[in-house]
Amino acid sequence: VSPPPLRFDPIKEAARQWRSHWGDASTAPMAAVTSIMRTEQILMARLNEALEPFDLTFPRYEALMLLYLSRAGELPLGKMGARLQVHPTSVTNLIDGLEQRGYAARKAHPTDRRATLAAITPRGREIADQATEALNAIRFGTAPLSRKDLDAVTGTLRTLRVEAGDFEEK
Amino acid sequence: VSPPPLRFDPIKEAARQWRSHWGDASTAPMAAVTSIMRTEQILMARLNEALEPFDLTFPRYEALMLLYLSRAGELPLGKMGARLQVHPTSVTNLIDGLEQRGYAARKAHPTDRRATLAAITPRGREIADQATEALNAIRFGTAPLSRKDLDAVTGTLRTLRVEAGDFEEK
DNA sequence: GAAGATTGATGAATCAATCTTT
DNA sequence: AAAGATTGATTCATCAATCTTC
Repeated sequence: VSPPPLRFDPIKEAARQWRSHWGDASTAPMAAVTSIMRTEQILMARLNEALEPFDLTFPRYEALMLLYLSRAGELPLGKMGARLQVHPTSVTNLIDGLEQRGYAARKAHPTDRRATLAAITPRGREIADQATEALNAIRFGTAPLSRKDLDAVTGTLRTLRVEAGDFEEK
Repeated sequence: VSPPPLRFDPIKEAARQWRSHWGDASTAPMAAVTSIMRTEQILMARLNEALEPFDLTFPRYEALMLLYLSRAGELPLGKMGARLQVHPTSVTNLIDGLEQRGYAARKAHPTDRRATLAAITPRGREIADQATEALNAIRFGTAPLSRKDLDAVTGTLRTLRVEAGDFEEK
């Protein structure tokens, strides 16, 4: 299913060629971006594999955990979109997926009849517990990185997220 | 189009809750994975925006550059899949996209009649030059990260890619 | 039989347009 | 008019099955 491994690091090789064509300045950015893209693929594949027994994808898992960790076990769809940083349509699709599996259910918003709430079900809570256990067991697919490595990456990328307007720096 | 910014870092907030539920061990992995996923989204959006004038998406740009940098300006589709780490079907789609835009063309393989070559066109070479200039100008969307930051991220993620079997360490 | 590539179908994500409620 | 959510259409990526050639 997956292609055979190469005998060299394709990103390192690309960096070498890049430098000879366009100089030093843009080589590090190119290599970093390519690394992040590829790492995202690897992590997503590992996570989705670990979540398969629970009939979840990672995006659906994220939505489920947002409900799980919310105070009342329920949130307005719009709020979920803001927290997950996805478009309204995607929230609709995510909740559809969770609802079909019996992990969440839509409810009417008590005061605003335009809005819809998504609420986690008891079954959803069980699944969330088990799925989280599974992901924690594999450290979210981050092997072989150390905690120090991970904290450094998180910190570095945080400054990029701030710059991108992901959230307002306190 | 994009949701309004939050007043706090959603990943930091998730990490806080995570720690109180599942302890320290899995908090750093969770936060790092979420950071990488979100950063990938941000970068992809920045790159696609910069590439829009050239009618390219980032995946198509990557495929085009692979041809651009190849010795003869042409490669077998299978080899492209191995280098880009994507499935054969995706290579077909990518080359379809480049071919429709006149940036590449399919050619018969000289010796193996099963195989197909993709060759960059003169027009494709012009576009590749211009698009690369555009991406270099914005440092591949990596603002505000320093070269030191970028090299550190690339190096750290490289060990993960090796572990994942992306390539064989020499 | 296996490799290389394509086709058709499925699942996920975004965009534009629509509908209801505020 | 604006906010919240949904629908339908488009794009993209992957999977299974197919076809040709080695």
